[in-house]
Amino acid sequence: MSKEASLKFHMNLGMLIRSAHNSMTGRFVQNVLDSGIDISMDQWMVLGPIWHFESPSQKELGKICLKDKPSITRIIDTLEKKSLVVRISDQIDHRIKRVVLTNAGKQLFYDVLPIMEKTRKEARGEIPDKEIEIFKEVLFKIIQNLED
Amino acid sequence: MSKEASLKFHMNLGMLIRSAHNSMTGRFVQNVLDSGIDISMDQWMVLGPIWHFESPSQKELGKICLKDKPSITRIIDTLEKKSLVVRISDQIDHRIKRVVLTNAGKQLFYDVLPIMEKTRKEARGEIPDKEIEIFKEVLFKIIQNLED
DNA sequence: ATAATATAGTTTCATTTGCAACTATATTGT
DNA sequence: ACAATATAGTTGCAAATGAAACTATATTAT
Repeated sequence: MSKEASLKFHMNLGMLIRSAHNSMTGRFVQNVLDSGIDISMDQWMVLGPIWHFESPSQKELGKICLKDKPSITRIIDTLEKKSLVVRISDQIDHRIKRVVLTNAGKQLFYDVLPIMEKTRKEARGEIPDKEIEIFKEVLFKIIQNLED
Repeated sequence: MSKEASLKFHMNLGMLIRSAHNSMTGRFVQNVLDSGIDISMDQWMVLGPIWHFESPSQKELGKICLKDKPSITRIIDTLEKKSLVVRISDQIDHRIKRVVLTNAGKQLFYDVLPIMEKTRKEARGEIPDKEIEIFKEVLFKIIQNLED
């Protein structure tokens, strides 16, 4: 293997993706911090889907947020302590707990949305829509290719 | 904000990138495991650059691998215990420790390379070169846009 | 030359994460 | 109906992570 090939190896897709993801997460956390809102990346990653899916079960949340069961349990614990969500036992299947936003939770969601949008704009900069489209498609394809 | 807009929010760049990265890392770890080689993702992320840069300092490794000083210290500790690398004090600046591969380390590097390549192929599948090119460019741009 | 500051790496400690065991409820097969 | 199995969520524990303090060496300013 040549040195050049090796260089490509270091700057491979994995590293690039990791780096971009790091940057985006970091900027979002920074922007949230600057605006004085008290919520972590993980909490936000869970709060958003709760808003969208109205009253998802914790299992569903796990799938959506790419997190395992214990992680979801702990994040919901935290959000519940902050009075942003409440757990409600499913009426039919008592094993299932559905999570819903409180009014405070909804308010926080709406407060964070513009910060989300600001971060998105900062990340995208002047990248043409067409390129972003292809970019997303490639991400989808990679995810599909690696599904077992 | 409409429900549709919210859906886009969930499937935003951050989530997609995270998901793709998870998949790629997971597949690599699986492939390495299947081949019976005993090395973790983190260890590999450090071992590769040591090979490429011949005898990088730990600080340099940190920058290359996107890891902080303590992480590098610990990973090098592990690699040294496995006799894959050795630390050598810089002759001029005694604060600096350079890391070099042992023969066993080089051997392991060459053993993992094809697994790396296999994983890369699996991830790329039939995605056209042109799209991959744009994909990488977008990643670079995002990273640049978010540099402070 | 000496004191003050800066840098590379290590260690420590508190927090987070990830896996496996556990509890409670539901479903399936006999 | 009952035992066996499966599922949702929680808990506990070991390992990984991250921030700050610490050590050793080097550089800069007086």
